[in-house]
Amino acid sequence: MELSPTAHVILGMLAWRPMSGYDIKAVVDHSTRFFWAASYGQIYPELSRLADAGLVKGKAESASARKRTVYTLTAAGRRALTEWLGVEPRTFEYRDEGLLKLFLASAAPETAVATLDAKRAFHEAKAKQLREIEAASKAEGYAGMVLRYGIESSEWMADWCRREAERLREETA
Amino acid sequence: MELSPTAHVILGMLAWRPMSGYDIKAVVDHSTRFFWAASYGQIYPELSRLADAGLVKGKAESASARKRTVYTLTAAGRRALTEWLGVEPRTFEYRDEGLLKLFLASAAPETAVATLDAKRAFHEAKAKQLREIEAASKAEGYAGMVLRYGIESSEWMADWCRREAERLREETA
DNA sequence: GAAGTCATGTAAACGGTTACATGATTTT
DNA sequence: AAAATCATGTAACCGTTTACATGACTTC
Repeated sequence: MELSPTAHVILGMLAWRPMSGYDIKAVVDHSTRFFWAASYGQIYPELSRLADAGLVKGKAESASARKRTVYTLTAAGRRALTEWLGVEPRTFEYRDEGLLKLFLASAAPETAVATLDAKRAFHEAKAKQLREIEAASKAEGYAGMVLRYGIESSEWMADWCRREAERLREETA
Repeated sequence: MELSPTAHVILGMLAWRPMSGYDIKAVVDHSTRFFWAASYGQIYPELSRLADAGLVKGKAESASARKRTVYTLTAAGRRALTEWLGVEPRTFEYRDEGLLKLFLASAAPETAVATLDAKRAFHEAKAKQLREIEAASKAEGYAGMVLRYGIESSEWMADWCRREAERLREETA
């Protein structure tokens, strides 16, 4: 039973507490988003598939509030999750258009500093955003650890851009 | 005339010197690969499209060596490249299964250290590989700058993993 | 009553990887 | 003669994003 990459995010989230697809999307958006995104177009179909496979179980909640389907992890789902956690991570993908432009900047050197500045601004904004999440959520345990990774690595990248932009400015001065 | 993301890599490479699709793939594989990959399945069709659009020009070389098609950047191609370099970079994508497993590790805490160790090993191997490329290619100008970014960021990530793994080991000791 | 947000889903398109297919040339 | 590498390409598949569609409930 091969699980898709995003299936594991869902299983992992449901291990914390039962959630609807909408909930999962919201949690993803202010937590794993910066290193593992997921859209509705994936979450909802994936939830159905996981339910068919017996790894999660959906329960319609129409009582008082809006009608929504809350999913719970089954025993088999928990087993699949812990099994996956025990396997060495392999996918590491990284696409950075800023680095690409910088790499090719010799074709238009006057653009290099602006590219560095834009990349720095991006990482600074990301760090700020993650710091806000940290402050709002107390950020404990493994989730907090990963959040700090996001903050610190963003700051490192922003610093790198600052240093290199300065170096370029000095060189051309 | 909307260019696909990878089209720019091709234009950028051809700005250095005329190359065949095979050449481009080889150059990508030991340069942009760590932040912008490209496969044959993209490069060859993209070259045809760029040739149709008049941004590159292919010339069959069957003289002495193997028959191959060498592409050159046209004036329009160079214009498209510099124009693109002047636009702020926007795509920044990052998928890190190691971080994801760490983030969800509370469901199986005994796996956390192994995940950190695996992620560290990955970044160390990447740093080593990039350092070899640096040594082999003298790494000048913007390409060298980006290469050093790869080395230094990989080392930062490896260090982070080392620190956190140690912290976890101490905590459980 | 309007705006916002909760909530679920689908269809089309996109970008990309993998595997396959082929064959010539060069090196061992 | 075999193995490696040069060289080009296509087809199938995969995961994902975006846009669209719908509607109910809640807050202002």
